[in-house]
Amino acid sequence: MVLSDRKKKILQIIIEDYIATAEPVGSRTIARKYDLGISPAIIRNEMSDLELLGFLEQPHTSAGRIPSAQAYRYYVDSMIEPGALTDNDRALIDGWFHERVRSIDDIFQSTAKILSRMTKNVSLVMANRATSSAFSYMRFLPLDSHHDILCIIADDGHVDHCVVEIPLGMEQEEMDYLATRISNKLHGLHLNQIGSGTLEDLHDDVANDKMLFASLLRAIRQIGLSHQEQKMFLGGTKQIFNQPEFKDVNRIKELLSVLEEEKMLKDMLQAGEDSGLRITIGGENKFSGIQDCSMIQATYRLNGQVVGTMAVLGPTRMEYGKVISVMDYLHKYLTTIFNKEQELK
Amino acid sequence: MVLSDRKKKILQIIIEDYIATAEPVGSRTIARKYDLGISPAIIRNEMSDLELLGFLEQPHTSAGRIPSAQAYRYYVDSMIEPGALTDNDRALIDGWFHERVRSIDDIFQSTAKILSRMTKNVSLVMANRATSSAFSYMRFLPLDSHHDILCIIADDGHVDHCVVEIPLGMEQEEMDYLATRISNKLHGLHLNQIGSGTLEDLHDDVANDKMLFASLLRAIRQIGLSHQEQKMFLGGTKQIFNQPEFKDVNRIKELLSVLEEEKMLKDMLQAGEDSGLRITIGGENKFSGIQDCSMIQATYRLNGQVVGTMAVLGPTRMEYGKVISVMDYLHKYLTTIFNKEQELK
DNA sequence: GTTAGCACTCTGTTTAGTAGAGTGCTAACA
DNA sequence: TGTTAGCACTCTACTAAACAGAGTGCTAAC
Repeated sequence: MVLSDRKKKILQIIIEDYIATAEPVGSRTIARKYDLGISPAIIRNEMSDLELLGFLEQPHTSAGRIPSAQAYRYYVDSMIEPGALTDNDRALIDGWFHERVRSIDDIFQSTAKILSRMTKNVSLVMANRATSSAFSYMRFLPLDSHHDILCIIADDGHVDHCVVEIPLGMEQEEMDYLATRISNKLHGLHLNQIGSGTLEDLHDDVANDKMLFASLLRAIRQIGLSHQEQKMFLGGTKQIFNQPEFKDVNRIKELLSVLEEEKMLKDMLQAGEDSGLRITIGGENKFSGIQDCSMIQATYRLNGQVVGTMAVLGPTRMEYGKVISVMDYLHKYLTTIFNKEQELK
Repeated sequence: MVLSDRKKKILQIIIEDYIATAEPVGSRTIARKYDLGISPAIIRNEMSDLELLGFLEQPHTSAGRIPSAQAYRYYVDSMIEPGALTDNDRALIDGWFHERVRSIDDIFQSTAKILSRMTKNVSLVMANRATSSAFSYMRFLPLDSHHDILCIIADDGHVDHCVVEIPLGMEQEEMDYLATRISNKLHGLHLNQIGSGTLEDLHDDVANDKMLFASLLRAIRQIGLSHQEQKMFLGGTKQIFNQPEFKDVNRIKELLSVLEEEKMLKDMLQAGEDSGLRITIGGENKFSGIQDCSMIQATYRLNGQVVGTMAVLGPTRMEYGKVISVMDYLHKYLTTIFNKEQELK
C-alpha cells in the first residue's frame, strides 16, 4: 500500500503519540503539538482517509482516533528505525547483568528481568536445554550407609542429582564401576535423546540388581525429561499493573492465567523460532487471551542450534522501537557469553 | 471481657456471616437467615452494645456492621473450634502432595501451593536450611581440561555445585587430595557456621595455589551464604484477585510490593518462630502495607530445631478455622516426612 | 425484657443536564 | 484542486438531583 508522505507523517505521529499517551489522538491535538504547517481541517481529511484505508479506528464519534493493528504492522514494517539505546539504558543493562550471574539459569533469569524492566512489559525467556547440553558422565557420591547421590554431569557444566538407594550388600566400588559403564554407554548423547530405548540396552549391565536398575532408569529418565522440557523464565508480571490497558482487574487476571499456562507459552514461543525476530500484533496471534496484545520475540542460536528464545508481551500499544533495540543489545550480550562458554572447552 | 451468651452468639453469627459474604451484616438479615427466636429489634440493641464494646464497626449509618480487629481476636481466642477437615479436602491435599515430590524444595513448594489453594489466600513457606543441614564432604568432578565441578554434599542429601578453574599444571589427583583434606576440615559443620574464619584455617593447606584458594573460598562462602539465607516459597499470589478486598488494582499492587520484599517477609516470619501457632490480626502486624491483613503462621520443628515456617496472609476477613485446620493437617504431614527422612540415616 | 412502628440516615443507582472534545460537511479562498 | 474557516452534530465524562432500599435508633406498648 502506498501512502503519500503527508499521510505517512500523520499516521506516524498518531501512532507514536498514542503509544506515548494511551489517549485517542485528535486532529487539533496534532496541529497544536506538532508543527506540520497545516490546519486541523486538512489533518481531519487525511485522518478520514486513513480510517477508510484501515489504519485508524474511532472508539466513538467524538473521540480522537487510535491506530489499528494494521497501522502497527505498517509502522514496524516500514517506518520504524532500529534506534540505538541511550548510554543510560546501556549502563543500566550492564549493571543488572553483572549483579549476580552464577549459573546458566541465572543468565536467563537476569535476561528476563532486564527485558521487563527496560520495556515495562511482561518478558518471557525460554531456555532450550535439550539442544544445548549432552550427557558427559555420571558418578555416585556416597551419602549414608544406604544411599548414594547420583550426579549426572552434562558437557555444558549442568549438574543434576538425585538420591538413590544402594542395593543390599552392594559395595561402593561396584557402584562406581556401574557408573563408569553407564557413562560410557551414554557419553555424548544429547539429554533429550536418552529415551527408554537407550536405557533398555543397559539392562544387561545392571541385570544383577533389578531394583537398582529400576530406580536408575527412573532417575535418568526423569533428568532426561527435565532437560527435554525447555525451561521458562518470566519477568515483570508486576509491571503490567502500570499499563493503563490493565487498569481493569479482570484483564490482569486473564493475562496472568495465560502466563500460567506454561505449556501454551512454550508452544507459542517455539512457533516463532525460525525467524530471527518476530513481531506478532494483536489478532495475528493465534492464542486466545492475548489477542489484543503484541509480542516481540527474538531467537538466539549457537552454531545454528536454537539455544533460547526471548519475548516481550504487552498491549498492542507498545514501544516497538525501544523493545527491539533492547532485544538487539541483549542478543549481542548473550551471544558473547555463550560463545565464551564454548571457547573455554 | 465477659459477654452474655446471646451477645456471644450474635457476634459469632456476624463474624461468620461477614467472613462468608464480605458484606456488612444487618439486624434484619440475621433475624431472617438464622433462627434465633428473637426479633430484629433486640438484635439491634445487642449490636449497639457490641459496637460500644469495640467488637463491631459501622462503615456508615445505614449499612450493617462489620467485625473489628478486636472481634476477630476474640473470635480466634475463645470461639473458634479447630474443626477437622472434610474428607474431600483431605483427599485433595493427599493428592497434591503425591503429585511430584522429588527434592526437599519440592516438598516446601508443594506445601505453599496446597496452602494457598485450600485457603484461597497467599501462602508463605520459609525453609530454614541453615539449621537443618551440615557439611558432609566435597568432591571435584572433572568437566573439561581447564575446569572441574565442585560438589558440596550436605548430610541431608542437599547437593550444591559450581564450576571452578583448575590451576595450570595441577593434576586431577592433586585436586582430589585437596578435596579430601578440606572435607576433613569442614565435616560436620553446619553450613551457616562456615564463615571466613573457618576458611582462613584452610589457607595453609592450599597455599601452594593462591588463585584456586581464592576461588574455592568464594565458592564455599557463597554456598554457605545461600544456606544461611532461608529459602522462601510463595503460593497463590493469583488467588487474591478473587478476594473482594482486592478488587482495587492499587491494593493488589501494594500487597504484591510487600511480597516482593523477601528480606522483610523473612523478618516477619522469623519474628513468630517461637510459638507454635501465631495469629496476627490487622494492626497487630507491625509491618506497614499489610496492616489490614491477617496472618496465620505455624512453625515446624525437628528435635527442637526450627526447620521451617508456613503462613497464610490475607484480608482480616479470613476463614480462620479452615486455615488453622489445613495448617494442622499439613503440619502433621511434614513432621512425618521429616522424621522419616531422618530415620533413614 | 421484648416487640412493633416509625422517622431518620446513608448508599447506590438512575435520570437529566452540561461542558468539552472531536468530527464531518459546506462554502469560500488561493 | 488543495486548503481553510465556520458551524452543526455527536459522543463522553462529569455533576447534580431524585429515589428506592437497607439499616439504625428511639419510643411506646405488651
